[in-house]
Amino acid sequence: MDFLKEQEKIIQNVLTKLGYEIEEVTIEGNNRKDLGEFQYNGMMSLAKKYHQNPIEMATKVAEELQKEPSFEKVTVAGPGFLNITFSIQSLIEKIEEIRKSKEYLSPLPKKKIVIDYGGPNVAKVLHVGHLRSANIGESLKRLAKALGYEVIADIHLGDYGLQMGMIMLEIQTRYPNLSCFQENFHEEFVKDLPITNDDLIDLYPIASSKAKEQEEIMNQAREITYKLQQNHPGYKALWRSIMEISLKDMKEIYQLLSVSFDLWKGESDAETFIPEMIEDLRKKGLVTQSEGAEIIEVAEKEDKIAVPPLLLIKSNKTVSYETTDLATIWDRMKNLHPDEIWYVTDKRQELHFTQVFRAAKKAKIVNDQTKLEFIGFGTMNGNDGKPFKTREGGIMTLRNLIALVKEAVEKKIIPSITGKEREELASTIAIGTIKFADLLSQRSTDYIFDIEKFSDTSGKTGPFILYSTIRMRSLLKKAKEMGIENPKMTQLKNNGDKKVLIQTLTLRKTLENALKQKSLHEIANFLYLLNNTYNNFYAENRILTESDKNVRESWVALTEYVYEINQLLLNILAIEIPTRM
RNA sequence: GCGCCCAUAGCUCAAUUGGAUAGAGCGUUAGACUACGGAUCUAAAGGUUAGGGGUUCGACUCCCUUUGGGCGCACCA
Repeated sequence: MDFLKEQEKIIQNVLTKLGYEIEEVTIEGNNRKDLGEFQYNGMMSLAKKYHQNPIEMATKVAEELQKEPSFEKVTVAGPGFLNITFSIQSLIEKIEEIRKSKEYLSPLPKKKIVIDYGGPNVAKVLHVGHLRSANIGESLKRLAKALGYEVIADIHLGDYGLQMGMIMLEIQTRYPNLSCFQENFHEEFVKDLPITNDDLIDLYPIASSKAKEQEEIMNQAREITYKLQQNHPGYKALWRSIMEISLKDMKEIYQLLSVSFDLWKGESDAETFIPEMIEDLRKKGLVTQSEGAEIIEVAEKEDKIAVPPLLLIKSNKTVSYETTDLATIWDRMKNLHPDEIWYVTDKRQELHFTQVFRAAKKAKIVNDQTKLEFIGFGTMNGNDGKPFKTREGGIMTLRNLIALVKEAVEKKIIPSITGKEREELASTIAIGTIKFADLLSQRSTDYIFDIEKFSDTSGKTGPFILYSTIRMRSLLKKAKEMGIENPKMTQLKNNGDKKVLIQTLTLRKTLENALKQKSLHEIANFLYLLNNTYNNFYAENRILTESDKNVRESWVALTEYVYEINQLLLNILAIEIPTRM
């Protein structure tokens, strides 16, 4: 069991003994490190409840706690704050117990979660806008798994809407003689398609702007979209071929980012369920006609604004992502039976998901216990505070960004590493740099991606964490060479070393809260704090040449513990540790 | 027009969800070293939390208001 939880239990028992009932006791890291390592703030509200003097109550509690061996010092301050310092020996014992069992994280009650993230559009190149969904989604997946949930990751490709029609029209305009545009075409794929992934970079922007400028082109694109959704052989084959090209590239990049999915489903996979779902919705009397389209009203009385209806079938008989998203829920509930579905997307999509969630509840596609959660994130901007562009003003693709950061970090790798190894290390470090930076700022805020800053060798950056980790590993290796194997922690000097232990105590709490709030920046920040505290200890003490044998071994054990926590957390953030740097 | 979000140190961001003296990183200044990987560590300066009012033991956090930004409002996704 978690050390802090045990101590909270002890406090709770003391409170019960003194006649106070309280549901939950939460110890927090102290804001006033000069007064104690941790603090408990519950006495003020408890005093209010029992109409007693909080300071007197707190004093009684402090006296009781003082008798407990794990509490070295408990004092009362201000209006009734309890300041707590733990005994170093009980800490050591507890941490040895944890280290021995390797159970850093006991599991939470089981739950089945589907996470919908990534969400790239087929036929559009992956750009920086897709980065956050991938990073946040992947980390949430790993975090949830680490805490014992069953998780299914679904990429949910954007592969079915009007965008596909636009691109196909553009291809048709450029290459009207392709086999798929001829009569009697019935192949699975378009073998003579002269398009590469690089062509896709500007194909969509061109097609899109043409369609926006000319109504006629837009109508043609809609017509093609309709035909595609009706499984027209030629367009369907073209669609398959575009998918093939696009997916190949996507898979490469996601692999580079250590992002993986259990399901590579897309909007088009919801197609199967659309007819039966619409029939069901009609039966339930939820579908109404409006301006030539068919809609579901989702407005509620308490709404401050008029929530627009969900557009089920457009007036041109095609369906949009509102329908496919709804049908995707239909699919997931029927085939995966999750307790919760999480959507990791740009926060600007919130209204859309409000509509979809409401429709799903209203139509009983999900039951009341099923939780649909929107996890929105802010935009990643360039130095000017505007959406990230290349120097020339073009779209910043993910490959482009990785290359830029790679260039910045490569310079700092030690000169003796050369050739292919140097190249690969630069890539690993660059991706770690990007990911750490991306996860460090709070999810919902827009943030500025400053390459110089994030790839800096010092500060709250990926390279800093990675360097610290590698240095620990190097030290552990040397210790082993000196004959210190399976080190035991028995005795500390309270010279920076205890601070490291104290820092590790909030691990469990940090992770649980990060999962609850979907706030990965807490984990990134925890990593920084832990490594900074450790580096401070490292700088103050000479671990391997320490004369006291017990202390020396304990310090190696401490290093091993921090190193293992680093591994655990970097893995949750899906950041790979390079072998050298 | 309606609604949502944001405004915190020179810059970039936090603040345990209402707790004590609002914290970090960068930058600036001053320091530590035969150094187990120095891509390190320490310290200092830097704030009327956009302005005003309210709620209470206690407010960056909740309520009202003013100003200045961002975003969203069915046939793009």
